[in-house]
Amino acid sequence: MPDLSHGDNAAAVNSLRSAVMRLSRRLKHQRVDESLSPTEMSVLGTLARCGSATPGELARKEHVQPPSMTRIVALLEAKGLVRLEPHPEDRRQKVVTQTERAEAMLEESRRKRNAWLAGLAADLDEDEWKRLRAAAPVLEKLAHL
Amino acid sequence: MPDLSHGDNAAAVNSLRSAVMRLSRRLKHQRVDESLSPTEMSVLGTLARCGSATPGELARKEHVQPPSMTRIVALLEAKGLVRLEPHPEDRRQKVVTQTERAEAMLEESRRKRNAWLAGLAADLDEDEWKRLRAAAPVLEKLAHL
DNA sequence: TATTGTTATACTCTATAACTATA
DNA sequence: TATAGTTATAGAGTATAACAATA
Repeated sequence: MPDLSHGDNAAAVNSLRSAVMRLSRRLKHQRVDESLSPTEMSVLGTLARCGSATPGELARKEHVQPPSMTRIVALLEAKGLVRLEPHPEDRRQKVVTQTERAEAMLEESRRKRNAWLAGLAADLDEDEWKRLRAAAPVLEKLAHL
Repeated sequence: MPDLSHGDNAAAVNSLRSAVMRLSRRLKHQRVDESLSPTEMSVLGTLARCGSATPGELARKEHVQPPSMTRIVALLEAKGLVRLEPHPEDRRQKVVTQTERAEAMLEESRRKRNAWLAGLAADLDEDEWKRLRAAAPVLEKLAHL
């Protein structure tokens, strides 16, 4: 009887919630770049995928309030990682774009991440990796559902 | 060639990191109990599983520094959700136990979680749930590795 | 009048450093 | 001398409320 048991899903959500909260605390410390907060990194990742976006769009994607995104974008601009330009059609809005420096930084951080990954790999077997790879897209979907 | 490609794992970790950070922000808002922070909830969950623990043990399990756990335990005690007793063998340590009120609260919160779960269920198909259930224990392992 | 983004301010959570008590 | 927990303090990140400019 491989049916969809609500109880099993509730247990999974319970376990997921706890794991996500704990992992997020660890990830906060294991920063690939010391000068960038997790949300700043996440914004750069979004820009790398989507090309460019307005502060409002970024706030919605990162699940952060507009004033918080204002601050984050300002910090990234001060570090020379994004550029702010006027919106071509709506003068209230702005367009945020990543700089060449941000691309170089993302490449560098990818190398550091791989080092952390190597450490983790020692403690996970192939079956566990398989489960993680399978679940990753679902977690991403949940994150911006 | 379904072999263990390091590159695939790196991509999965990348995606996981982003999803975990975003999900943790959403979970922060979707609190089952308005008066309890995510870490407070997590501590109660740990106590429900392990019975009782010292503040130091809880700090290690939650990946939080001892002074932070002192504060969290004090808040839980003020809300009548845990009891603090002297350690029977070592007078430096204390023993934290959950109260009957905490058990009732966890039961109540379970009902609220199910409501949130019902909302999510509408957007995930059975294959996606299967992947989440399979990955949940791995994420828990990562969380306290 | 509604919407985008900003400024000013306050709150929550966690960390570090220094201290007390016990081992 | 080392360890468990606490107190005091500071910092990071985010939120809310009020405001400006534009639609």
